Amino acid sequence: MLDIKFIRENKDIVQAGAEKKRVKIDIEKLIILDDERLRLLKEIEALRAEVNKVSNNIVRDQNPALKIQLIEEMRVVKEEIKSKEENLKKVIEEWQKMMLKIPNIPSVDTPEGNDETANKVLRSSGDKPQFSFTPKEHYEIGKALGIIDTDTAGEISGARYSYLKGDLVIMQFALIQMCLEILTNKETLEKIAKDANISVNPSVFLPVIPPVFIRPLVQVKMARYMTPEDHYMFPNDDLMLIGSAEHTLGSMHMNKIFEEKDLPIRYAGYSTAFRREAGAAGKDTNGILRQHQFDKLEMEVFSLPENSMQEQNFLVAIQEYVLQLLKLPYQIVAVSTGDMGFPDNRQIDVETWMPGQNKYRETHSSDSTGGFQSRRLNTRVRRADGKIEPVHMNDATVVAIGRMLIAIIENYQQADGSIKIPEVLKKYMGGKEFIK
RNA sequence: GGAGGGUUCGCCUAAUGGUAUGGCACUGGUUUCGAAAACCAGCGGGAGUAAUCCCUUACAGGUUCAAGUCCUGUACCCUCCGCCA
Repeated sequence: MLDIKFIRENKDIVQAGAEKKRVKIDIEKLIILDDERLRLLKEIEALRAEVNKVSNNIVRDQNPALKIQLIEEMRVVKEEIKSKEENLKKVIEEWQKMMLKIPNIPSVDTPEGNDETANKVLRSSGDKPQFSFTPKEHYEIGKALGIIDTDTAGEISGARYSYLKGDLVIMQFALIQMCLEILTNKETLEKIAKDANISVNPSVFLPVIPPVFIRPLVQVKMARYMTPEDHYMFPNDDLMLIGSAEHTLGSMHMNKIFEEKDLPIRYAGYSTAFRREAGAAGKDTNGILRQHQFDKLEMEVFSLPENSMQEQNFLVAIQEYVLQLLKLPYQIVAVSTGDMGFPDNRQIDVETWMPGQNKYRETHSSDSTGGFQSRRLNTRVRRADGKIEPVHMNDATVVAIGRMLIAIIENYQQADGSIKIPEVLKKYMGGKEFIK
């Protein structure tokens, strides 16, 4: 949510931002509604002030006749307040609906466009592996090795589910273990920031295993409930499944105020993510690229507003560091206005090379949401001078399990159908060289 | 699932239905070579240049001129029983 004051004072910017994101909004209507809201609020507050004052006098006043008269008068005022409050309630409901539909404004460096075709590659890194044979796709390799079974999962749970088995499971935990070590090591984080020429406070990430269920009301505040058909709902319990650890990490400090000196606060959340993939019918139906359920290590950072851009750069630098350790070729992509998330002002994706598909595929994302989510969540920071303002929030992938495993399987595949284990993961996998 | 108890500032805590108390912690200041201690001030949120006003006792309603307090509902926490990885 944007600040209503900001909207009133910058309607052209807000309107232009929404247009870039291909979202239709009616700012004039919102401002008329807001005038009405402020008018009613002022009237009600004035009446309440009168009631408070007179009530106080009723206690002190000794004249019984006067007391009765004042009580009668206040009874009338009370009715007036009640009716105005009903009006205000309706106005606020309508106002909130409109406010929730206004997207965050894209940053100036976000490429404009309708969809992902307008995304812009910022840089790429790593040499694509050369094969003496035609590289296969991950599901062929995984099936042959008996470590990915989508056939059985199809019978038991349906499409877009899988059984991961054996060394692939060990590799999942190896990846998570390696990344948690990086994220909790101050020296490593300092090095990553320094090498990327980013100046941030390198305070470590706190590992968290968050709930995978969330109240729909909270999800609205995270601005991640724009498309209800994408979520698994449990109406009997008034709960829904999260699509990312971001949803229960970012909301951890709902209705809380940070102290300036305590920021940045960084979390590394490991959880399963659940996605209905309602809009992706027929897309990526093979293997484990697009699953209803996958595990993911996610970063979430709360920072001072002036540092949030650097924080996002830092999160991207961490993503790149991990990929470089794994020796996987990737490219960094600025996501276009039409493709980026509703609450984002800047979205950077990492696409990793998948030799079996012979293309780069999205494996990571990093969302800078500024004060957009925090304003809805009422998560704020008290500055050193005592002023209170919305904190800034960033979230980003560290490892999305399905896709990272695919990248490793396809880039490290061998002529004999085995998979070479990346050097950095060996120590977490009992020193093993190959999955075969 | 059953029974009972609870929720007031970061922590603790007060409030015959009469307009949220005090302590600890914290922040700033005085003092000091520096620190501790002591003393002074601040210390829920919002609007406003300000005076000031409104809101705030888990949440949502209700009764009342007036609700932390009375009534109804909900959430969450704790204890015990049952079940359970």
